[in-house]
Amino acid sequence: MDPNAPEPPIRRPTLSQVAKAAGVSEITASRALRGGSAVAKSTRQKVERAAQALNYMPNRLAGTLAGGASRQIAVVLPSLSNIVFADVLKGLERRLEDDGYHPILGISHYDASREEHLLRDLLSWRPAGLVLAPTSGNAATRALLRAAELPVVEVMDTDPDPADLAVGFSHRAAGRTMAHYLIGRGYRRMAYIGHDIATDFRALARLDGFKDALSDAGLTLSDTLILDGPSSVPLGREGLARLLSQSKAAPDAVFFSNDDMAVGGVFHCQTAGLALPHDIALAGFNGLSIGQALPTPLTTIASNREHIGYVAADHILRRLKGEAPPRITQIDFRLVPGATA
Amino acid sequence: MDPNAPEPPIRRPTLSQVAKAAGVSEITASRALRGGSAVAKSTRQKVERAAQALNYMPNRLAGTLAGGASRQIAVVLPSLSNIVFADVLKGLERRLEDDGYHPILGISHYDASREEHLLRDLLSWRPAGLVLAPTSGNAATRALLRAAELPVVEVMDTDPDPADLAVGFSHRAAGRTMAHYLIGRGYRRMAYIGHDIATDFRALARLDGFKDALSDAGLTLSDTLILDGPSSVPLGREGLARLLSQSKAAPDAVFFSNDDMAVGGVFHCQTAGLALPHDIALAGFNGLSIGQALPTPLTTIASNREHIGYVAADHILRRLKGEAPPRITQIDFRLVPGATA
DNA sequence: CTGAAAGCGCTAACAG
DNA sequence: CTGTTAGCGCTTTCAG
Repeated sequence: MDPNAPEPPIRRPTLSQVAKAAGVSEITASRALRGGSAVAKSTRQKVERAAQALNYMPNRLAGTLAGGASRQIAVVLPSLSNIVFADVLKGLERRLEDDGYHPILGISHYDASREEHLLRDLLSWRPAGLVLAPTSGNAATRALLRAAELPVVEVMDTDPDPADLAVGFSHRAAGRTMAHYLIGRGYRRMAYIGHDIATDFRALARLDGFKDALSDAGLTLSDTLILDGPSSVPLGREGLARLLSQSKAAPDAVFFSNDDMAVGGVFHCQTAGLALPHDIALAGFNGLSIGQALPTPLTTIASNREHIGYVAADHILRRLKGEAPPRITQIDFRLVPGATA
Repeated sequence: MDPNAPEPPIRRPTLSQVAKAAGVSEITASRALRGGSAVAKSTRQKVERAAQALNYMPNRLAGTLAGGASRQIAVVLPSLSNIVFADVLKGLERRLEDDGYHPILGISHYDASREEHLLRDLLSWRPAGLVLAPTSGNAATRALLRAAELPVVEVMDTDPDPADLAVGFSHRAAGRTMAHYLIGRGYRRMAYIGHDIATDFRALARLDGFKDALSDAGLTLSDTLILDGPSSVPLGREGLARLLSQSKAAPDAVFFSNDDMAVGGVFHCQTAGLALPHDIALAGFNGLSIGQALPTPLTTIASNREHIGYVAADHILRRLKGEAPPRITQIDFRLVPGATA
């Protein structure tokens, strides 16, 4: 036997074999196994026993093709590098699993063309719904979504007009909220440190909101440092070090693009012997548990990411039952005052 | 129009319509669109134009059912709560995407019966392969895997005998490695702080290896603290605080179940004014970037999680091409000496 | 409560 | 290079 020879196609037991073994027609076996339909108790038992004996496993490709609704939900996220989208996915999966649905996953890496390609690819599996955290407002993508004729939930951001449904919050408002908080605490010379923001338009929206609110208060950003690459703790640490070494007049507060970055900032202060928030104030975004466990808990904005995923999945499922979930669902964010600002 | 009315089944353009529009037979359209087969250039162009005009999107359910191999890979992971399995998933997705494959995801939540149920559910989609980070050595599960007749890669741990393929490393050896390192550094009174370990048998294996190596050196664990719930930074912080307050003779070194926990320990020391590693030494496991960005970089063992996912996917893909990847693939871990031990 | 017929949309196998 | 035929495994009618 050549172990490398292409294996003959695997023939698993089919419904028709189960039916034969149980002495009923195929369709009766189908009904018995799916439950719901009116089937005599004794018939059902016969079929179930036969299925068990043959080790029958339904083929959902066939079932879905024949007219059943798919129980797959396409999910497209921009990244899995920080915990944020993993949290969303976790919430999604938790809700989907309850109803026997499963996510088919694609990661766009914040690349619009890859996103579009993924969408086409995933849609060709004829999923029952689609959840995505858009990476762009791409016209081609929007056209695809509109044409897809299936429930679509855009998650995380509720500012852009959704093709169908949206679940999340306004990142712009979140940025404004942090600005108001810092202004209220008396800070006046504020700086921003962010990661590669060209691709992460939600981070950009937070920055815009932040600047807007400063501007309303007659203030401007004293300094803006955008670093290459995805957000991370080391990057935030490096960012603050650089900002402080290169700016003539040090800021009294720094808003980071997210908590990962801000925690790095806290570490820099610990190393440099800067007292928080006396010497400098730091604030992040996301409300990660790591920030709250710091000796000086991080001032941040908590976003309810897992809940966003859960609600997004729930909306899809409700739509599939013929209900009409709200077009835009706000999942509140919450300012968490810590000891760093 | 009642918006809640169950919508009529959506009829998308089919291959047969494309074929008609292009004036060729269905199978020719199929070949033209899939590429590869010998089709006249002019024919291919006609078909492609027709497909574009009709906005045709192939139906892979039908394609797979009719004999094509599925391009879906079932993936079952125990958790998405920390970055570890998200990293594995990221590596998987990255490799799969290159070949147009997609993961269908299930999360077992470290529950053996849920894992088994997920496996059945996912397998009913007739995926081309399966990747799982097992949550148990469950006999029922193993039987399922063996019977499934598809490439199966068990990831993360290479100690248990895999049903088919395994990609990862020995957690037992990792535990031993850390013990040797700490012993070599002169520590003698060592304690362990872990999260809910009943469910996380890989963490348990690390602990076993750690104890074995201590025992070889004539030492025993001075203290073991197992906390309820999943691992997290706050839990590790609480754990070290409790351990130090309740033990008569403080340990000189503490091995944590993972980096999340250990970083919490570092934070406790910062708060309590304990100098690392002079007053107490701390060590973690995983090599998360957060630990390396600490003012006192965490001593830990780096595991190459994304690479494990990548290689696992690659093995599946190779198997599908008729190649025979090695049954067990070791992805090396690496001790990372930090400033905490 | 059960069954027969038809077909979901596509591709393999064989023929030309 | 192109087409015909058959069928993947299941479920939806429509009949009894």
